[in-house]
Amino acid sequence: MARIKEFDRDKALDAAVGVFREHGFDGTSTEMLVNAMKIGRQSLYDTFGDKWALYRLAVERYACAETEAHIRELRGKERAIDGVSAMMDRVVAEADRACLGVNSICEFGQSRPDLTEVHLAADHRLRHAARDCIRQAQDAGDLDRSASADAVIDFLIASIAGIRIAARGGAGQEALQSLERLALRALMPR
Amino acid sequence: MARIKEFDRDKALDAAVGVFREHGFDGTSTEMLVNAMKIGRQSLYDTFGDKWALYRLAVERYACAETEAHIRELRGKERAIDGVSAMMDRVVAEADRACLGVNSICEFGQSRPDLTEVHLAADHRLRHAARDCIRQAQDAGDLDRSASADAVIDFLIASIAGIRIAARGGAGQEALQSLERLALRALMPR
DNA sequence: TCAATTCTGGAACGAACAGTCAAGAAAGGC
DNA sequence: GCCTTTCTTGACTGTTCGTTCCAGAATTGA
Repeated sequence: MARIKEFDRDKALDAAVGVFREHGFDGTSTEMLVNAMKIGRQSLYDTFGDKWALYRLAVERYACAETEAHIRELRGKERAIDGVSAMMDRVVAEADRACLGVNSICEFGQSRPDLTEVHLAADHRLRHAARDCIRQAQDAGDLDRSASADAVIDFLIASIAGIRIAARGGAGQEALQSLERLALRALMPR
Repeated sequence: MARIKEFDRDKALDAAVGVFREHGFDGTSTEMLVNAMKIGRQSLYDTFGDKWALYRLAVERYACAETEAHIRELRGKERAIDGVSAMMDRVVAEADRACLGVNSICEFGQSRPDLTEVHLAADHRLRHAARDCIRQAQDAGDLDRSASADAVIDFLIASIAGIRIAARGGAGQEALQSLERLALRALMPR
């Protein structure tokens, strides 16, 4: 048995995320993985189990990082509504790289319970953190009150997915910014 | 050479669409295809070329059918704005089945020009048909005028993608209806 | 320095894959 | 009847896949 060190493990996992987000699970071969991760084939299997376990880990790692980035933006501003805008701004700015979360849901839907679990956990964490922010913005009169905080979060998440798909389909930055503007417009008070 | 008849060809193509939309290109084997299409392996290759050509044809057929369904709903109502709602209603109602367009863009992005071509053609047709409808609704005062017709269409398409991803991720009908309501809210005049 | 551990590269495995071949069944025209 | 064409069937090819095995290089710890 051979296991690579914690530090290299995380770096290798990041490399795996990079391959999977671009090519999906079925579109990625173990050879692409060992090349990108710069470790031997044997180390890959000893450290991560098999390809599916590595994929699940990669999705989990990506989801954690992405969720934390969302939350950081949400909480980074004085006014809560500015946090919402900042979160969407970041999504638009980084939309040129494929989203592993969207890809993973597209590729497998609900067919792999262990994968669904990962998605649900990330969704739960983001939802929990965003709820406060949304309510705060609603109380400040910056966000419409006719929709519940959860409905607002669902809409933001769906809008993020829509923006990322548009980007993957070839839309430019201006088009994505327009999508963001319209999405936020849905949440403005009348 | 053996080529199956036109009628059976279309039925077989529909079956292929059903498999591809659920499992993607890489997740679909030729055996799954011949089983679903109920034709011999040889007939498949003689009639459609290879797996990729069949996939491209399936995406094209799906895109055509979906675009026409959108346009039918758009034009089916007295008031243009009701057409927009009807289009979104249909998307929500049928969101339990995966969308081959979204899947295809997710899986391949812009990496296959011949596939991108198919998407662009469908986008162009829908955009052309929807523009009139949007402008009509704007003139009737049922749709906000601050966004251009093209921006509105882009937003509707992105919202449709967002709704479909949400559904693929497990969202129920009420959640999808809520997404639709909020998306349409973005386009309402203030 | 020596020995144990950790990692690499290459070879090899069976399985599954896309695609081909060839033989025969079914159908159609004469 | 018979011959030609159209389709089905199942076996087959070469390739690629995920995974394992193994020998040796590199690294580590004492």
